[in-house]
Amino acid sequence: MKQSYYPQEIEKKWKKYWEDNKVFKTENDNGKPKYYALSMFPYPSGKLHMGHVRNYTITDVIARFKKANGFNVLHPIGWDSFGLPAENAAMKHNADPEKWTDENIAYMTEQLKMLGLSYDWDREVTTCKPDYYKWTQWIFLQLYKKGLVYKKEAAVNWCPSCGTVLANEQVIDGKCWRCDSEVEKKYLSQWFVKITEYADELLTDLDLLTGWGDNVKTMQANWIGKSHGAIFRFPVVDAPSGEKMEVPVYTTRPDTVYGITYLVVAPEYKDIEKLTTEENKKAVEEYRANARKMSEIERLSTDRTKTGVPLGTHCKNPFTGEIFPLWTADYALVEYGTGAVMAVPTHDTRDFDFAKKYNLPMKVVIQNPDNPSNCENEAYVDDGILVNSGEFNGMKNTQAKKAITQKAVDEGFGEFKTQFRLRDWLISRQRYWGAPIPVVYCDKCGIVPVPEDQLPVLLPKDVDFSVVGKSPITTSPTFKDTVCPVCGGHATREPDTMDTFICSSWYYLRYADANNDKECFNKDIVNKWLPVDQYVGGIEHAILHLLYSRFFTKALRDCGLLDFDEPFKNLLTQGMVLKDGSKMSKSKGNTVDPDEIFENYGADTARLFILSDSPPARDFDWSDAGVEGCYKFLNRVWRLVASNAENISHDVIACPHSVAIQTTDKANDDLIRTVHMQIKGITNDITNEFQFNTVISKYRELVNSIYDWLGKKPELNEEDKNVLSFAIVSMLKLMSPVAVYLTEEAWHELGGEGSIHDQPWCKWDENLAKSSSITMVVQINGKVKDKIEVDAEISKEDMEKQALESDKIKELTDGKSIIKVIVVPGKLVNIVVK
RNA sequence: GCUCCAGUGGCGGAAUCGGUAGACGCGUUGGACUUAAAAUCCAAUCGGGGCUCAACCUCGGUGCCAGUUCAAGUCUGGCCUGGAGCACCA
Repeated sequence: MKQSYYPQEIEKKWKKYWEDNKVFKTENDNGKPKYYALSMFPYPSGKLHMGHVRNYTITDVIARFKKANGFNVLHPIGWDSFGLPAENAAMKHNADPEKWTDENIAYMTEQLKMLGLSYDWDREVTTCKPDYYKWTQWIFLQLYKKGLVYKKEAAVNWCPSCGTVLANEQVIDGKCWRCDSEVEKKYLSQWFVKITEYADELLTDLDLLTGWGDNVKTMQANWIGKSHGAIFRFPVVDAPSGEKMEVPVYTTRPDTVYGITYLVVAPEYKDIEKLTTEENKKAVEEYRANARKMSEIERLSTDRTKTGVPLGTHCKNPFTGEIFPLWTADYALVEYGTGAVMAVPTHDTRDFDFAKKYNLPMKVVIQNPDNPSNCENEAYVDDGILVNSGEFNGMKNTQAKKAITQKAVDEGFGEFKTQFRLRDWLISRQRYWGAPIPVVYCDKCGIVPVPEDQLPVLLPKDVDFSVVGKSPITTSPTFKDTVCPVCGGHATREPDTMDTFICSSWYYLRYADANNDKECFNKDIVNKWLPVDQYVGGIEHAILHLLYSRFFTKALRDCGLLDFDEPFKNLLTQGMVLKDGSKMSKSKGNTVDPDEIFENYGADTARLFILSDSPPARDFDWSDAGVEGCYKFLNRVWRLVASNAENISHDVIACPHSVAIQTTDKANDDLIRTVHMQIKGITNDITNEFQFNTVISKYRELVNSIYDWLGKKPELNEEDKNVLSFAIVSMLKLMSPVAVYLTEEAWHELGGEGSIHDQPWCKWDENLAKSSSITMVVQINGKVKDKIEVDAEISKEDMEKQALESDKIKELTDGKSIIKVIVVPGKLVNIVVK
């Protein structure tokens, strides 16, 4: 065996061997229980970055660990390959986005293989290939049939830089999630997916996801935003047209209804013109025009300084008979509730600010009995007792919510209402590089879905990518015109493509049955593999991808395509990879290229380091010194194996845990115990929360223990050789999920049969996984005063006895009275004295 | 403003049930080997105080203030700081 460690040589050899022999191919059924380990699939941007390396290494170690522990493991990979960067690259060079994408996939595939990831490449899925997007389109049609897809004219978010609309989830602080441009509002007819129909289930089923972090679950819960309240309808008393009108409002504070002093409708409110008097028309029109011109950003930045104008008309409060004015103000949002708000300045901070500014009246209706407030300086928004509220006076406001709404129900001007903040998912994109929406517009029949046997609707190739301001798809001379599948007359194709998040909402299902050309996936196979046992990916997908995928699973379940409710049983959101304290990015110039690490130190070093310094969920700070340290450690491991290769017993290699090793000296006994302890510790650390950083600490401890042992053994007898073999072979297996190449090479050099990655995981003996003696701590009044080395099996009584007999303790307790002695078996004795 | 997460040496972090705070590593310092360097190996490394130095002894210490307990990094209450998400959602 070579005495020096040459990772580059070893790694290229095994990479080719694993690839040629399809070592990581997964059968759908091999009699073992299933385990599905999944990383969020990458966008083929060109090269892997360290975030990918971290993500895929974590999942890979989990997959290998589960495989060694007797599971049939599904560990696939694919490409989220539709999307704008490919199209932008194409437009820049007037080239084909497909070519750009294919080249990137080819390069990144080599990088993934170099990293030693145990994927079943036969299940590779590429969302931009017709054999995949055919089924994306098919699923679209199933949702259409179910009434979960519809087209409507709506105010939508438009990114001028990307030249397309965006879903609400893709607008971050009023800016485009991808390019950071300010998003504009546009009125367009677009396709929507009715995710709101599942709002309640998406919320309540979060409780089923015990394997998800609370942070992600709260983010989703907040996004869905369920609230309970009431709708009240206020009759308009002086509509200019003279017609009978009413304004409905949604409120979560029906208990404050006696305190209404005005009412606000959004500038975009549909009946606003009919509610405006001739005198106020000009001012209202101006205000509305101004609101329309303002971008989302400006509307947000007007935070706290509220503006508005009166409409001139009035409503009647059916509870009190009071008449109050109608206003329009942009703090009322047209998309939420009814687009109108009942204003109670005394008990709502926004209404309070507005009323102060425009000198509108206020009326206190909720009082804190212990600390009454007249709400002159601020709104009182907490719970209290109703006052000035007619028959409800004296009632607790929490009860009054129900009682007051009930009165509105009984008298016919209101009802109970549950409201969600979640909006329907806008999926049309005015771009080329996506799955075409499989719909045609017939001159006679209107909207007609493409029949399933005509799928896929292929992306046209005869397009001009140099166009600006419109989708390249519209430049195709052959794509647009077609025949109506119903009447055979002239029809035009839908030019929009689907949001790529549609493609990524079902890829994890396709992996189960990736090569099926008859259906999107076989129901039985999907039911067998899913749900995903462990999903690993970035926290940035906490809302977008994870919410959409949960919705898709539920919708496809209701289409009869599968039989489970949630796609991802356990979710690990890994932290970011930082360098010098900030996120790695090209603009900051603090990126580290994985290729360079592979070239200089090898993939095993990269894998070891990326797992070593932080627990997976926390951010990870990349340091060159840390890489160096990991490389040195692997060298140390290699030297340990290489310099002792001739002392390794073949019987032990063949069956390390069945050879009973007799120990006749303490050093040997201690090393055996250490190995058992480390097997137990490492196994538990991986099982509990995937604490790979402590796993790696334990690798180091184990290696240090073996070196220490060797230091005590200038010459090795037969027993020593068996003990050493057991320690080294166990160490290699324990390290094999992380240092995949080094351990495989060492295993072969030592004469092991087959692949170390097919060897079962190490077992430990509970009796051997503890040391023969323990350090008993003796405290006085909770402070450590002495440590005594005692036998591990010592009884409680003996512990107390030995503690009290210690010279040091005797001295310290001399002249004091012992009140109590607490004995924690196997740990410590605490003596309470006065 | 609301919600969630976090706060431990010079640094990354460890501490399973409340039971020895600082595992393991990085860095630093000293030493061995070497003509020299690299590599490697060994040792020290939370702070204050005591002792001429050292071994050693002693006190303090996990963001801050209280509390519960024989015992608190860990539990409870209140704050402070940082990060993330949502944000005029009625």
